[in-house]
Amino acid sequence: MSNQQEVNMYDALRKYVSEYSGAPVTDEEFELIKVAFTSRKIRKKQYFLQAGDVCKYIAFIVKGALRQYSVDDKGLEHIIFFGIENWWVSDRESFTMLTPSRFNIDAIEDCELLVATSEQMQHLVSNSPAFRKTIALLDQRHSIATQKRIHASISMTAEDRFLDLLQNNPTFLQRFPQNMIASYLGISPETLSRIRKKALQK
Amino acid sequence: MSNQQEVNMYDALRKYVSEYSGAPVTDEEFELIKVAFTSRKIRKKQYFLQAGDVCKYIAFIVKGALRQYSVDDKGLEHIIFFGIENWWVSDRESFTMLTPSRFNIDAIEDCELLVATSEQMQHLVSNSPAFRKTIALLDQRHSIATQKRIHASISMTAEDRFLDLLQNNPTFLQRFPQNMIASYLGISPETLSRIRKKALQK
DNA sequence: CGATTCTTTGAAAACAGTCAATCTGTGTGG
DNA sequence: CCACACAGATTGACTGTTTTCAAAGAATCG
Repeated sequence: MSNQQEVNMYDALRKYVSEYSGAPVTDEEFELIKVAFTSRKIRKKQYFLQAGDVCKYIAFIVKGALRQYSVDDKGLEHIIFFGIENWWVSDRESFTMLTPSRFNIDAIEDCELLVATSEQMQHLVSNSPAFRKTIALLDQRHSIATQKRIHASISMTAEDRFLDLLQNNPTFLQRFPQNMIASYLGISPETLSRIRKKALQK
Repeated sequence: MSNQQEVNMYDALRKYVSEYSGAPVTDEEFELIKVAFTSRKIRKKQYFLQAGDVCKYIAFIVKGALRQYSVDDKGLEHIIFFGIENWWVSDRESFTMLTPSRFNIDAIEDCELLVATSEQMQHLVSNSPAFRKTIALLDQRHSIATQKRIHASISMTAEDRFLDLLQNNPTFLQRFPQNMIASYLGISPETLSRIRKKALQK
């Protein structure tokens, strides 16, 4: 039943905000959240954002998996982000500055999302302490994670980066095809195949 | 005269906050800023942060240049960040979570810094609208910049990354020795030397 | 089942890293 | 002020890794 499903979707976000903010979400705050976010389902292979468009929405991933990537002159895809349950996805630059994005975001699996605009997010941040805390923590974790990724990309070999992923995001390896993992690591699919073979026989 | 110099240092930060926040800094706000930040000079080669220590301070760079880097098992340095005038430097993870840092930060030139602790920053953000706006914008830019760097590292060749740096941060090439630029780009100094030769004769 | 997409493998070519030697410029102490 | 030392940059020869191209083998989906 569609109505019942949507209730569950919002509950997922409520749970997430309570856990992240460390404080339970009051009923008033939950109302604000429900007003701000729209539920939206997208099918596998469907775009959430296409390069050239402005990224008008940010999405909280209730269920499913997406990727953010660019396409270069030669038609090669470069994946800069994987998102799964309880992660947020948007092109931050485009979303906050309302400029056209250079990235695509599409669904790797059928997805259930809760989406909001930049204004709605700002309104929520202003009016819900729990949500504000959540976003602050999120920003912080995001910034730490990207720093780690930069560090990995300049200081580690491809093999070590793969092992790192295996260690820290083993679910990625199950949910995303290997050619996408390769793109995410910045290497060719063939190289990843060989690295995997070598690394896993230890 | 030491007193006069310090006045100028704070003026640099005041100017920065006015420009960044888009609103002039009131005298009250400026007082808060002056109370929160301590002026500190460090000499070339001196550490601002050593790996293993907690990064207790964030610094606004009034003058000079610094780098943030890790040292791996083989003793190789990997530079993840260069800071010059009007930039901020700290190890964000260590600074906000008060955990020991894996990074070093040291001065490449003699530096004039304005430093503050995490509590002082939070206090300022809470009590000065202009400062709050500045930090929000800063976070945003920082996050966009790191995303660009990740994208560059997985999608561009070493040569293109060098040309990108030449285009977007030409001052880096003048102020930091080439072996450090190489470390920042994630390549060996010899490779950078050859790339440079090839790229600049066009 | 057939078709498409993904993965693996092989061989050759391109690329970046390492090591060692030389060259250049800077700054310091005699 | 010179000479020397030192750090950084360049070059060459070699090694090792990654990419590319092509083809064959799995796996998945309609």
